Amino acid sequence: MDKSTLINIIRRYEQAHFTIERRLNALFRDMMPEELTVDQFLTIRYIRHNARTTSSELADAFCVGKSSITAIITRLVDKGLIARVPAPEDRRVICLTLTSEGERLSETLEEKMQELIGDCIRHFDAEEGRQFIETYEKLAQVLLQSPAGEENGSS
Amino acid sequence: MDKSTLINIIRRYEQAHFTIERRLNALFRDMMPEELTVDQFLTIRYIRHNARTTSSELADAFCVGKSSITAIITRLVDKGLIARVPAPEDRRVICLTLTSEGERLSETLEEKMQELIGDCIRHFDAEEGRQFIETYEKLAQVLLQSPAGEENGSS
DNA sequence: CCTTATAGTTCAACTATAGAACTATTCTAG
DNA sequence: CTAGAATAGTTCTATAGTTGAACTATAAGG
Repeated sequence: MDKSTLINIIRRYEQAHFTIERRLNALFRDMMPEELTVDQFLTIRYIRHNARTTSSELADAFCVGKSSITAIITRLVDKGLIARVPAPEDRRVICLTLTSEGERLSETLEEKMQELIGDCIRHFDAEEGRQFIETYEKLAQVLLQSPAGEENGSS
Repeated sequence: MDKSTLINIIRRYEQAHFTIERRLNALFRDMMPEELTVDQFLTIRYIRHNARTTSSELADAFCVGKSSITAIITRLVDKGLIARVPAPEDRRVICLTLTSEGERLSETLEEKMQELIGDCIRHFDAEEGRQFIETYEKLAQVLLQSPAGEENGSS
């Protein structure tokens, strides 16, 4: 890719990314029930798909410090949506699991969120969708390999 | 697009979107100088490219309430990066402009951010980049037309 | 005029976040 | 085996962003 093409795409990416990020987040916020924030939902969704995860794993996945996760987890435990389960094999570790209510709520909201995203992307034809998602996943891969949020910088 | 293809893409979009959003945000955060947050940078960048904007316009663009914008603006004024300029033609309106320091800082950071995004997307060849950005912009268009954050819901 | 709408601010309450200090474990090297 | 380092998680303080309601000031329109 030559330089001017790259610059053009960067500029357009910034613009589109901003719009999508802000708008989608607003739609998600409106979709949430009274008692749950978007971040809290993303947390229970993560736990639902990654059974017996831990605070440290969540901190890595969400690219935030562990104390942020403690705060979110505490709120979710208070709401009765998740439980802290000490791990028998390593007594420093606390495994996180959904309660049945958390399970039910997460499933319901995941469906609603999928509908919402579906409404956005059903406009594209299958080939366009396939090409788009493949590049988008490549982008995610690039970011997974770059040192985002790693505590041990290379310097 | 048939149903199973759509469902497959939705699932993959959710996953990739989460990764990209979180990782990119962490990279942006690390890039920021001590005295500025990502949201504050996005605000001065918006003002730089939309001269004499207002709180209401920012609230629309960022999909948040006006009181959030007031808070951010106040912090940026305190840091000497932007100025509140009363509009002569309508005395309810306050126009926002960058100070020369805000201008300089925003420009510097925009360049750094473009480099960072460039590092992520230079992996793609020109054709893939072109196709991706076109679909991505279509998605942004869909979201601009949907009622995200609108106060006057259709119901 | 008087009412209604609009632009922006203030305030209280809450969530998310960072970072440092801390406790409790586990690992590791001598 | 034990002392020190590393790891998992929490607590605490401070700050930023957010909402929503109440408020001020101005403008527009009957």
